[in-house]
Amino acid sequence: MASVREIAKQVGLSPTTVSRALNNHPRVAPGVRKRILDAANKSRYVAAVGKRSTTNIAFCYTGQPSLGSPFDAALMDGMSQRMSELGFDLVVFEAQRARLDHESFTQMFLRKGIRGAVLRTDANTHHVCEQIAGEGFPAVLVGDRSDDEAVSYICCESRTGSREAVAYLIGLGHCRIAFCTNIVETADHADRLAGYRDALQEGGIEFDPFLVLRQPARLDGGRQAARRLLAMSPRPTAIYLADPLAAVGLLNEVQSLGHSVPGELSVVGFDDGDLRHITFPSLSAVVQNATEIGKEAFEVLQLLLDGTGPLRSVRRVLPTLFEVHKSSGMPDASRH
Amino acid sequence: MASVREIAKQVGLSPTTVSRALNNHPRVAPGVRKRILDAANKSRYVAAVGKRSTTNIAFCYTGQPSLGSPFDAALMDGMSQRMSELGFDLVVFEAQRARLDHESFTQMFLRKGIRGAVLRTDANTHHVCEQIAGEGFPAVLVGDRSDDEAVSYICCESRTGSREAVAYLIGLGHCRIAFCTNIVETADHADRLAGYRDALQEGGIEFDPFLVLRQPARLDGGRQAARRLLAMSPRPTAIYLADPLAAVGLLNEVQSLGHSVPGELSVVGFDDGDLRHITFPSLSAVVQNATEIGKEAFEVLQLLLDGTGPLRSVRRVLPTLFEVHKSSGMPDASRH
DNA sequence: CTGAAAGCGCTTACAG
DNA sequence: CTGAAAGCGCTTACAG
Repeated sequence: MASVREIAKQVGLSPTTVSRALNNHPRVAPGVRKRILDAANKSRYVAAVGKRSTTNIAFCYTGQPSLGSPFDAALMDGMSQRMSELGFDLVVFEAQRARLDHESFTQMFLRKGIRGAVLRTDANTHHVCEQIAGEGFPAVLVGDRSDDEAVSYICCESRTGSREAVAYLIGLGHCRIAFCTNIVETADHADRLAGYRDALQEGGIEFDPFLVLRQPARLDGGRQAARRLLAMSPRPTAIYLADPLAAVGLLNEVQSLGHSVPGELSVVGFDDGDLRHITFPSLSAVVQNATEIGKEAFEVLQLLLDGTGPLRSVRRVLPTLFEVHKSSGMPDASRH
Repeated sequence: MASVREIAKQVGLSPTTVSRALNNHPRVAPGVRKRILDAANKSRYVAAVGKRSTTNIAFCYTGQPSLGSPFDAALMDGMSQRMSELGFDLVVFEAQRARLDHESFTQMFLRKGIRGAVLRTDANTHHVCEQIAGEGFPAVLVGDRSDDEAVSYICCESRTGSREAVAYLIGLGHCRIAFCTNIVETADHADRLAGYRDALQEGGIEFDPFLVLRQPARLDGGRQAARRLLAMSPRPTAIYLADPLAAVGLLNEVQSLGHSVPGELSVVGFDDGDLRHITFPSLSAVVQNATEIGKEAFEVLQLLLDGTGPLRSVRRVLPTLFEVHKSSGMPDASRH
């Protein structure tokens, strides 16, 4: 690889002048600058050592990446908007795979020129977040919470939004309202169940554990939920699903089986992207704004990086918004 | 910013030992290493100078980023699968924003420790791809083509898939088949129009320019197309839309206006993600596998990086697949 | 396992 | 505008 010294030799000048030309120093004769830059490009010059770019922010998976998901895409989109204005680049990788054997997470990040990390985690690798935070590296968890005091996080508060959604169904006259949640227990889904129960209690409706369905958070989980729901007797007139894909799966399966939505069944889902506008009918949903979470995540990192700011962890809780669309309405009195 | 020297002073050791601890040198006492790393974290140490990591692959926008789109998400997903196995990290940024005044694109990439780049472009910034390729930097364009001989690319051949889709509609008995494309002309959409025309010709149906709708490649573009289509007389019995979001917008709007799909109108769309499984009814579509494009892109980069081969460009064309789902069927004879 | 000293590539006052 | 020399932060044989 060509060095400043070699280029200097090529153009018959001193390394001093070459360095100045490469660094856009004002006091270099225009013609000389051009000759130097041409030589540098021709010999594929790259600073072998020098100011390292320390303007990387990591988007870092503690476990299996879910890079293709709408939620992650929206997160990165939100992060990158502010980042590129400030000259930061986004680096995506897996924390555990990228770390060398005897290295701390901090060493790994520094080796990669990373100043701060946005963390995505799953149930099995939560300890990685705690370890990174424990090392004191600036990092913020998104899309999940942590009980560890050292861990900064940004999450959505979905209990209130869930309560609103179910209260709305009750207000429309629904009395038998089912709830569908993931088979794997997560903090988020527990919140949504709590919101569901809050609304039932406020509406004077007794909680019925038989109306709680547990299905994988996937399209086919929702399809199965649809079949289970339609087989119930008496059949619920509405359902709230805590997972976006399950909601879509149920919505489509119910209609495929010849039942009308919202005529026979009102469906309220959860959305962390744009799914509610894609479905037919458009999906009434509790909405978590992933782009906003991404923006906040970068802002929190800036606080943590400031140095002036607290070495204490930062926690932000964003609201979820309940949006009424076309998949919900009054129960059809004639049928029940 | 803390330096190696300062950290050395803090922990009462030499810069030598601090450097070794930070660089994972084996001969540092474990306790000493921990003390040094703690101090480094506390004082937000970042190596100001040093060997840079050169295992980055760029996902690089030549113009406005479209980071939140399903297509881009799937591309990155595909790329990252093989990359993480081989220890490469994915860096996302905007080429023109990140480049400094005096530097070539090559210099910019090298400054960031980037070995190769996957390029995403748009109509206005195509010249950036040509410039990067012209500099000889290993790069591959995805989701688009280039006439420039130096530019490597991977794209999908959607003419054949489009012909198949329209031939399928003709086979079902449709004679009046509309086509909807983007208002902005792109090579991809031109291919799909060509495929549409191929099928018409083979089916002995005369091409009617009045059946070609141009709408923005968005949900509301599709909704407008729906209204225009429904107002036509005689009304087409089927439509092929070259854009995913426009297809969804049309599908939903047609149904919202009280018309049945596929009863009154067969809808065939284009999909580069999972939209066809989200819609109701599920969308018959010509499918471009973005994850596969991402995987191929990284493989091509590996070829270009091998160094053995000359800087000849590499071009790969992947097939699109036509999938029949529930949004298409025979025309309803009773209505026409 | 640790450090003083030399060395790396690059940059920067200082001198002309 | 240019260069010889000193300096920067970091790393690395060499010595103990």
